Amino acid sequence: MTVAGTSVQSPDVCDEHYVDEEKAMQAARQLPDDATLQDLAETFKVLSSPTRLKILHALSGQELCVCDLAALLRSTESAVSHQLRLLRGMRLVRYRRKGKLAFYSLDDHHVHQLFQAGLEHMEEER
Amino acid sequence: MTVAGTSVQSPDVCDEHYVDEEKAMQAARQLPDDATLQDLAETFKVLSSPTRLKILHALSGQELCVCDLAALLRSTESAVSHQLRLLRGMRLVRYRRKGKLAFYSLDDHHVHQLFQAGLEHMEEER
DNA sequence: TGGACGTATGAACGATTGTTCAATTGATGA
DNA sequence: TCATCAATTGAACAATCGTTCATACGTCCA
Repeated sequence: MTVAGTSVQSPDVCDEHYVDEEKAMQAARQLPDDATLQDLAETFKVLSSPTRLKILHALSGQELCVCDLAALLRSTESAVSHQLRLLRGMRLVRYRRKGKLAFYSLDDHHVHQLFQAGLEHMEEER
Repeated sequence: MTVAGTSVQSPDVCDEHYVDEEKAMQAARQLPDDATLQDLAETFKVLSSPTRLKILHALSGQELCVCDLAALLRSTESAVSHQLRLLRGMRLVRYRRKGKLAFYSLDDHHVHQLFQAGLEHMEEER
């Protein structure tokens, strides 16, 4: 739906009235603001790729270099590095340099919590 | 691990050896199987869209029809219905029909838990 | 130094996503 | 029955994603 403010006379009832306006308004009030939802969505988006989940899981409890991560995931160092860049950008992982190597580790214990929460959800769904 | 040979042309080290094989192997053993990771990733993927987050949040604590959800999100009923289809497919929401209306509600209390866990993570990151 | 190696990055490609539009379904009531 | 409306669905499109390839950067060692 375009909210272009045109003079479109929409016969669509839902644009004008609510079936249950009271409940709808209550839900609208409690809704977090767009920026928060956007950030939250991006956080979940990082967790929405098996590749990145593998990376995060591999890093839970120990630090690993790009080289070993790539071998572990049977992927290329380039692909892993790209994914790590995303994870770094969201501060979900951090890294320290040791010579040529870059050792990555989880930057946040909440990542592990989210991982576990997701697994629990899946198990109960079965 | 280290190739100390004189004339040995070592190809890409990461394809053959690990920098720290012990840690890497440990991480590999603990890694959930691919099917589980795929499902988990899909679970998070549903949460990786502001639109779907709004839907899920609006449905947390009350049921709403497609019509009101569309008005609430300033979207179309079609777009919302498409998203609800995804959510339904993953059993994250359920619905009951009442005449022409379809009232949706959360199918799982874990959804709310994941939502909250994500928010907590964000807050601590700031 | 130069060359090899681990890592990072940009471009580009196919694959996937989320929306819009059009058409359809199914239920309601005049 | 017929018109109407909420909801669903399929097609199509732009936008985004994840990989590969090529290249560049920085460190170490011969």
